Amino acid sequence: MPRDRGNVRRRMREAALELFLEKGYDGTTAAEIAARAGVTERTFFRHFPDKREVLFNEAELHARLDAAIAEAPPRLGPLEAVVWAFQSLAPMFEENRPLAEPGRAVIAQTPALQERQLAKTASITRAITEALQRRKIEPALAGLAAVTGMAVTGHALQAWVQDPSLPLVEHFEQAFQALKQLSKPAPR
Amino acid sequence: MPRDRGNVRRRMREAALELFLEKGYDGTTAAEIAARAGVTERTFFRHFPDKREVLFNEAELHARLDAAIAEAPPRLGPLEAVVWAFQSLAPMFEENRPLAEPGRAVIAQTPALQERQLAKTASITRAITEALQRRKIEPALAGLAAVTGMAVTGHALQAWVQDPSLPLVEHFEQAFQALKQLSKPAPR
DNA sequence: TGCTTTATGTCAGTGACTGACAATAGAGGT
DNA sequence: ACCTCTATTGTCAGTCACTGACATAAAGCA
Repeated sequence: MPRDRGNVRRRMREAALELFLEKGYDGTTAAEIAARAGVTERTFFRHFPDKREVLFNEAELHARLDAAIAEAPPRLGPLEAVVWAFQSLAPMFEENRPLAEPGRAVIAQTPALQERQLAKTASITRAITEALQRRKIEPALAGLAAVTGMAVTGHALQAWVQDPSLPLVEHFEQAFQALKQLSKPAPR
Repeated sequence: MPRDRGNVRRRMREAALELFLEKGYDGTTAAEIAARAGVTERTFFRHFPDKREVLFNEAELHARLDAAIAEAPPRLGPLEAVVWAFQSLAPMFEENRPLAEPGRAVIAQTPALQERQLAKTASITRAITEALQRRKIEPALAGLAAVTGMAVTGHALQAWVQDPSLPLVEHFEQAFQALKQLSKPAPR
C-alpha cells in the first residue's frame, strides 16, 4: 500500500495542526489525527514515536544546520558562524512559516509540548556544539557559542512571529546587534 | 484514613527509587511503586501528578531558593546572590544526597526523565529571575544571572556527585571561580 | 459520643503506545 | 500482461498511565 511515501507524514502533520487549533492538543486523540489524514492510528505511531513529535521537525533542521555551519566562511568566529548558518536557513523558516506560526501557539498553551520544545532546543544546541568543534573550535567555547546562538535565534524567531512585516533575516540581524550591545558596555 | 500524613509521599519516593534501580524506570509500573509503599495506585496519582514527578522535588527547592535569595546580603550583586543562595542550601543538598545521587543515575538513562529535568531547570531559573527582580535587579540582568547561576550550580553538583570527598560548598566555590576565569581574559 | 473533614480504597473508563500477524499496493523482472 | 518481492499499511489484542465518581474509614473537633 505504499501510495504516497513521504506525503503521509506531511498530511498527518497538517491534520494534527488543524485539529489542535480546533479542539486543543489534549482534546485531540491520535486516532482522530490519523483518521483525518486518511490513515490508521497504528500508522500514525509508525511515523511518529509519540503524539508530541507530530509538531516538531528536528531531523531536517538538524541536518541543514550541520551542513550550513560546515559551509560557513572559515574566517568567521564561532558565534558568527552560528548566526550565519541560521541566516542561510531563513528561506526554510519563511517557507515553513504557515505551519510554524500556529504551531507555536499550540505549544504555548500546552505544558507537555513546552517540555518537548525544551528537549528539542537542547538537542539542537548539542548538534551546533559538535558542528563547531568540527571547525576546530575548542569544546567549552563551542558550547558557549551554541547556547548563545540558540538564545539569539529564539529571540529573533519570537520577534518575527509578532512582526511578520520585517523579513526574518532582519530580525536575526537585530537580535545579533542587541547581543553585542549587551556584552559591550559596563553600565553605570 | 489519614494515618501518616506527609510520610506517604516520602515512602512512595523511596519505593520508586528502589524499583527504578532494580528494574529501570520503564520496567516499573506506578501500581508497583504504590504497592511497595503500602498504598493504592490511585493514591500514588493523588500525590504526584504523573509518574515522573516522583523523582523530583521542585516545590521545596523553589521555596527555599526564594527565601535564600531574599535573605542574601544586600551588597551582593545578582550572580553573587544566586551563588550565595545555593551555598546556603548546601546542607539541604548534603542531606538529600542519598536520594539525589541514585536519582541522577536513573534520570541519566531515561529520556523521559531528562526531558522533565530540563523543564524543572527552566522552572527554577524563572523562579530565580523573579526573586532577583524583587531585589530591584532589572529583568534582563536578572535573567542572565539566573541562567548563569543555574549553569554554575549544575556544574558543581555534577562534580560533587563524582567526587563526594570534597564538601559541596567547595565545589560551588570552585565552579564559581572557574566561571570568573572564563569571562576574564581575551584569549590569543 | 456524634459530626465533619481528609486521606484513602474501589471501580470503571479513556487514551497513548506496542507487538504480532495478515493484507495489499507498488517496483522490477520475465 | 503476469509474477515476485518488498515496503507500508490495516487489524487486533493487550499493557499502562492517568482520571472521575463514589464509598469508606481515620482523625480532629464539638
